[in-house]
Amino acid sequence: MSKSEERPERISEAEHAVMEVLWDRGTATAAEVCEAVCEARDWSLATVKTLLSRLVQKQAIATQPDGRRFIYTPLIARADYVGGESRRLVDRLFGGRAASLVAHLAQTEALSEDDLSEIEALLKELKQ
Amino acid sequence: MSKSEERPERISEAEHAVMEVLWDRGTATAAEVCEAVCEARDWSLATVKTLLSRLVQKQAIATQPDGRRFIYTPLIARADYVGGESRRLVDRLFGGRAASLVAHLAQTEALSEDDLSEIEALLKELKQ
DNA sequence: GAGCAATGTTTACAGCCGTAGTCGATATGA
DNA sequence: TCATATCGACTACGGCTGTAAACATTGCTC
Repeated sequence: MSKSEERPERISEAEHAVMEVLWDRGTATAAEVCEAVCEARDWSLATVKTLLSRLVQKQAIATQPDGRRFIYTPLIARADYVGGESRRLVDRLFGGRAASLVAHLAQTEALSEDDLSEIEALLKELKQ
Repeated sequence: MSKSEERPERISEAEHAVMEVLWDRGTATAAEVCEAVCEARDWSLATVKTLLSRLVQKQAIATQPDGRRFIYTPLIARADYVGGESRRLVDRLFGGRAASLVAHLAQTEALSEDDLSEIEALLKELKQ
């Protein structure tokens, strides 16, 4: 459609952890992100700052000045990211056949009884 | 169980392409691997050789001398790799709930009518 | 107004990854 | 036997990633 087909730069795993925080709260400052993940991942605030700038460079998030600091906001929707990553996996490992992935999960017992019921219900709903 | 809990080193994407060839034919020489993927990925034989040695280092494949060359064999099963990668994705993006992944695929229409039927059949079989 | 606290920017650095060239040894064919 | 092709090992190198320290700026408090 538009001329610049901005293929979104790939988000690394550490960067993704930061994105999760932003998706969770909508917006956050560097300090807030750190508060949310630094302990769990054993990161310093400096690390979070680096990740945030890289995400800005990759145009995955936007900054909005607030006094001397920035408020960061996701530019890509979580659903899009999740969809993209899922698709990558399915393409790479299951020849693009999503059903094969489900089959695999089922066969390796990665799906509990509850999971199975849940999926069943889902299918019923979709099939209406 | 055993004392040395060999956490398998991560296999990169390029390395994975090589693994696929080995999984496909069971064993292969460097030249054979190249024959199978060099054109498609636009690689030189040297690249394949590098990837093979890295895979040996990572203990993902084994070598067996045959004259002056090696025959390479996978040490890890494809199913294990696929399972591990799938689990990683589910853990990272769906909080470990595989059913959420299926729900996502269904909702984003990554699943066709046929896929749905196929999964349905699968579930029926598993539920017996 | 001077120092402290907070904040983004710049720089760093080791390790992994993609990609490949070069080297040394060896088998092979003339 | 001598050149040539082949093969793995070693080396290379730029880019990305994880992790963070140092630095510069600026707002705030006494």
